[in-house]
Amino acid sequence: MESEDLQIGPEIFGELLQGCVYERAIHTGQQIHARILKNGDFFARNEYIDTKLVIFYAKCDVLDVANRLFFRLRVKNVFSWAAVIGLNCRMGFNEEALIGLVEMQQMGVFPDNFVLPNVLKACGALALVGVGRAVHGYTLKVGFDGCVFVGSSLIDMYGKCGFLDDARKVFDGMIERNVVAWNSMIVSYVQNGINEEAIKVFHEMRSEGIELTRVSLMSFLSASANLDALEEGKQGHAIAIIGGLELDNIFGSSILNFYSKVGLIEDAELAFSIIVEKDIVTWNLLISSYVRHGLVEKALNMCHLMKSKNLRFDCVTLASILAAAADTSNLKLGKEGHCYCIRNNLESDVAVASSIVDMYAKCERIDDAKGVFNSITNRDIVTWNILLAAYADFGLSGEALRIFYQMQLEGVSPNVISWNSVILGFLRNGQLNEAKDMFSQMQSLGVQPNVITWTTLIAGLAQNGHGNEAILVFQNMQEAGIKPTAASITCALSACKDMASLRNGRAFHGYVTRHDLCLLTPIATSLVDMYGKCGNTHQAKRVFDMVLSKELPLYNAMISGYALDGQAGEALALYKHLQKEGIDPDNITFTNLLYGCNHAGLINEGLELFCSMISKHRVNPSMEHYGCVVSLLCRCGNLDEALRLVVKMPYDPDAHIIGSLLAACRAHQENELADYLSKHLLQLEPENPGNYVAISNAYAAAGSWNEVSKVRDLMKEKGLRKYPGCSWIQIGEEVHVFLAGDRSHSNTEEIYAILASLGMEMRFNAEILHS
DNA sequence: ATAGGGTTAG
Repeated sequence: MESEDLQIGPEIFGELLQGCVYERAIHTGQQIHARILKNGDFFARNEYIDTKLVIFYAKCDVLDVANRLFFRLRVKNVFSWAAVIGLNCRMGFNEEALIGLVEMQQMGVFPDNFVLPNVLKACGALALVGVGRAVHGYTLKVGFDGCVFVGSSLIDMYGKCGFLDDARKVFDGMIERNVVAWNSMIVSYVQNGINEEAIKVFHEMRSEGIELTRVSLMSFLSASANLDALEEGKQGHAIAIIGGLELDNIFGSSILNFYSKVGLIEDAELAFSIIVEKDIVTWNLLISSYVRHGLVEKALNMCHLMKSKNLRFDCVTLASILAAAADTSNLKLGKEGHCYCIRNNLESDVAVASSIVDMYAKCERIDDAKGVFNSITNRDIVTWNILLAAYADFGLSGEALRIFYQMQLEGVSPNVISWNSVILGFLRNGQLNEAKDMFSQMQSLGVQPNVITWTTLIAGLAQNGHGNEAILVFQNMQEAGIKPTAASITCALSACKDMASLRNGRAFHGYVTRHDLCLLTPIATSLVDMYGKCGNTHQAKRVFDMVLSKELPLYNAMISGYALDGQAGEALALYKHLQKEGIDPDNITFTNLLYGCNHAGLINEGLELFCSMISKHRVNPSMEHYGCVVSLLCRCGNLDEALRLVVKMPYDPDAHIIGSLLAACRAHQENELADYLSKHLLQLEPENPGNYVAISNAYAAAGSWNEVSKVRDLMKEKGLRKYPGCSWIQIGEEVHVFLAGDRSHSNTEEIYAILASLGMEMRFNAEILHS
């Protein structure tokens, strides 16, 4: 363009602009635009050039100029309409894109196969399947259905709207399919959680010899990650390497995401390290992965590293940090995160604000949580559910219910998670009927209980002493076609354990074996626990031996089983073995061991254990630990030492300890002290039947059966007939009650002896064997 | 036309 005299026709300028469109050369295009204006009306009012200018500015994403030029166009053809609709679509102005479609038709311009993909994209984004269907009908009528671009867009639109069958029908009906069509089908499945089908289509695509793109692999990796499909995903990674696909930050992140979701943290770290151009998403992925796997330290180190590289945290980073604070109940960290959000205006994001509420709730600052919640203006269902869950978790069922109604008044209808929390709140507060009522209400309102609803109910019933009902609910869940999780089975086994119901426990063991779930550590631990509490240490040991990598809870369960069964020697042997394996015992281990020693009368071992627990293992003794030792001392006749320990310990003695002392006093004819202790016990908890049992125990230990009867009459008078946590025996017409599972008392052998002398068997009341 | 990250319930 050296000379203005040179005769250049409008077509040349058009061609030049087209070149700028291809290159997205905004500055060159603007210079050409200037030259056109300079050349006067002959050029500037040329329809062809005007249209090209609109297309140019539209393709370069200059919205205002493109719109202004388009508005001024005298003749709007299909090309300029396509450009403007496409631009609106790219900018996310989906409504405008659809309005454009309607206007162009009103002006007599009909959409072609360049406009339709954009229109369909807008339908998908707005989930307007009705409009999408109409467009689909139009494509069939006009005969665009052979176009791969239109076909792919239809698949995508149906996929985004959740109509997978329609998407599949379009896919199957396509005469010609390119990579994008295949990819759209796979992506649709992944986005709708139908990961298995996505993987199937991916394999089909490969066997048809279609050359994969990064998009194919990214969606495949996503499906593999969602399914925890380790081998599939690794294979995808290998295909990417062999195919030499460029590993940009987006593709790299999807590999990183896969490894982190399947729990291969080291591989995720490796993927992170080889991504050259790390962006905020890359960092966030690794950080959230650390948080998900409880590696809070590593997550925070990453944040510091980000800071040192002058990268700013965004909403997602903060959500991870706040989740880390919530998980570890780290209020200091949580407050730091909260402050960062305020300083950087991140609390306007719902997800971040919700994380702040959750963080305060998990740090037991429910009032702060409520305060932040109140300040959130754009609450969504998740925000409401977080607050609801917080109240439910604390057993504040009334508050939870208030929130549940309030959210509905504000137009947010509760989902399964909301209902689950309300039910949990009631169960935590012991309101079983209210919980069950909610459970049926949700169903009549059309909200289907999921596996968590069922498990919550099972756990709640079991924990409130309704084991049989818990087991019935487990059966109902199966009848409803809900597959139990490890947690559901653990809860059911715990119900069997609490009822000492070997019959039910065995049935669940069968279930677990049939479904190949024996090797899951939490389930194996529950089985050992159940067999142990049911007195079948033989079976417990068989399950225990089957577990390959044994962890502390499993040892604790087995030790507890031996201890309860009076096999203190076995329990102590296991304790030695555990230490040889390099596992540190915890306070539960010692509770069980001390109880075992107490139960078996191993006085020296018990006292030695207590000393080594404090001095060597630095375990702060609990009331239960003291209880066992007091009982041991009482048993070996050292009442004075027992009393000294009780005075010295940093707790107010509980009913168990007083019971031990009481029995020892009666046995030593220290009746004055015994009477004092009895009185004290009843003052402590006048309505607790366990205390009457302890008093009666003490008389029984001293052989004063008349007094035992008197205490029983007193109980009857007070209406205290149910006494959880104790066992009874029947001798002729007399029923004598004893504490069972009482760690400070072990009169089982004495009872056996009495019964044997009477030629009778012992009968345990299964329901109350264990408290 | 297709692609990557964060918040809720056991």
